[in-house]
Amino acid sequence: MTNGRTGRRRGNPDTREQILEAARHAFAEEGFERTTIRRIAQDAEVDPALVHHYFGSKDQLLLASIDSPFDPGEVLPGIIEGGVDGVGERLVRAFLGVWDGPGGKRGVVLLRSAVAQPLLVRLVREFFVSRILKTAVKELGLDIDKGAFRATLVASQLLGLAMARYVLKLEPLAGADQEAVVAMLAPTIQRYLTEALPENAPG
Amino acid sequence: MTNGRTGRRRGNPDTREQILEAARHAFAEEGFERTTIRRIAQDAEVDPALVHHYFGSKDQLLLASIDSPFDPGEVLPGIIEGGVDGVGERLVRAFLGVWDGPGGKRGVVLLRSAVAQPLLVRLVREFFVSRILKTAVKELGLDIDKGAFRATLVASQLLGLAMARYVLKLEPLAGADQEAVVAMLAPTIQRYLTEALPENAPG
DNA sequence: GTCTATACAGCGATAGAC
DNA sequence: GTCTATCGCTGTATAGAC
Repeated sequence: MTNGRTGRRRGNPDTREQILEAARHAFAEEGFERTTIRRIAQDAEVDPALVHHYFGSKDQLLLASIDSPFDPGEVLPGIIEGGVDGVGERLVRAFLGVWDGPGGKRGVVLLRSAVAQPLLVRLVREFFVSRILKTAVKELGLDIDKGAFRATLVASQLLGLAMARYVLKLEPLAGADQEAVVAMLAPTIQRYLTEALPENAPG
Repeated sequence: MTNGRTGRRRGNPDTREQILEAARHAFAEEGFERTTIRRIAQDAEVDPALVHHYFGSKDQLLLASIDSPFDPGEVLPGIIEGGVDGVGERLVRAFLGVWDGPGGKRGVVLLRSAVAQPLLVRLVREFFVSRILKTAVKELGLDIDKGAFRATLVASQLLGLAMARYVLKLEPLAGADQEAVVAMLAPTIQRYLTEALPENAPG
């Protein structure tokens, strides 16, 4: 390999990353469908055809923009250790930390796009349910049968929080102090994970 | 006025309604942006230009498709009467009743489209917060200052429920018995409306 | 009023010249 | 690697037939 980190010639070494950043911003701001490749190229100061050259299609550009909003393996252990007591609070706080952080923009892109593009529903499902919540339910030693129902209940509240606070930006929730949100939502999550379920619960 | 209810000549009396129904179905299934007017026209078995003749533009067709998922004046009194006690349960049950009913499809269209089209954010906000929850908060005699924060908390859980159950169709929540969902969510809503708020709560 | 035919600018995508 | 030219399709608009 003759290339490496020796870029930044006039051939533009990080054109790819420039395009990705412009795409992320546009997708988060305007949504996937109404964002045009020509607009992304203009913001990234490159030729529109370059976008296709690097990413192949608009859909693949979307996937590249999302990648993974954050690494579950990095956040999960801190939530799980300490056991069931207070897991609701730790989960909500970690969730808010990720979305309020730099990875949050990717999350907004993912959420907005998933709603418009059924392909990504599976991705969201994997992300919220399989990779995070089911692992947590298992590690916390909750009953495994009804774990999936509990997980989707938790997902519904966290999904709604993300929608209301970061996508729709409903005030005053959107501007509320992190800890105020934690105080109100933590008991909810805790209940969904540990409270006795009704007899007609699925699973 | 010479016109009236005397339609239904061979000129196709319900062409308009046929288009609306095809549009609702397509919007709910594929999302707003990737649904084409030509496709709607084909499903409704009419000429594409007719869609513009009746509705003016694709955006106006969307608004017509949504109209109002349901009439708050019809549902609200039953939720509010009886006072604070059990209002969470009545609210969740009414919410599920609407979405599981025939009006649910319009709700899915509204939600999916709102995420892609910032114009509709205001509509969703009006619908969830102003027209329903603020009225309810006022009628129930809760403190008015923090009412908006409580309302958005309730909205986040109901929004998330709609997303998880009707848009993303996360199992087993999507297929769960109505009453099982009510049993788990009602205490949450009740808490958001009546529980003491932390000091750093906005409003 | 109800409907058909047609034109137009802008989109994602592709082929191929440099 | 980078850019020009171009294709088929989209939403939109208008003129005019019945």
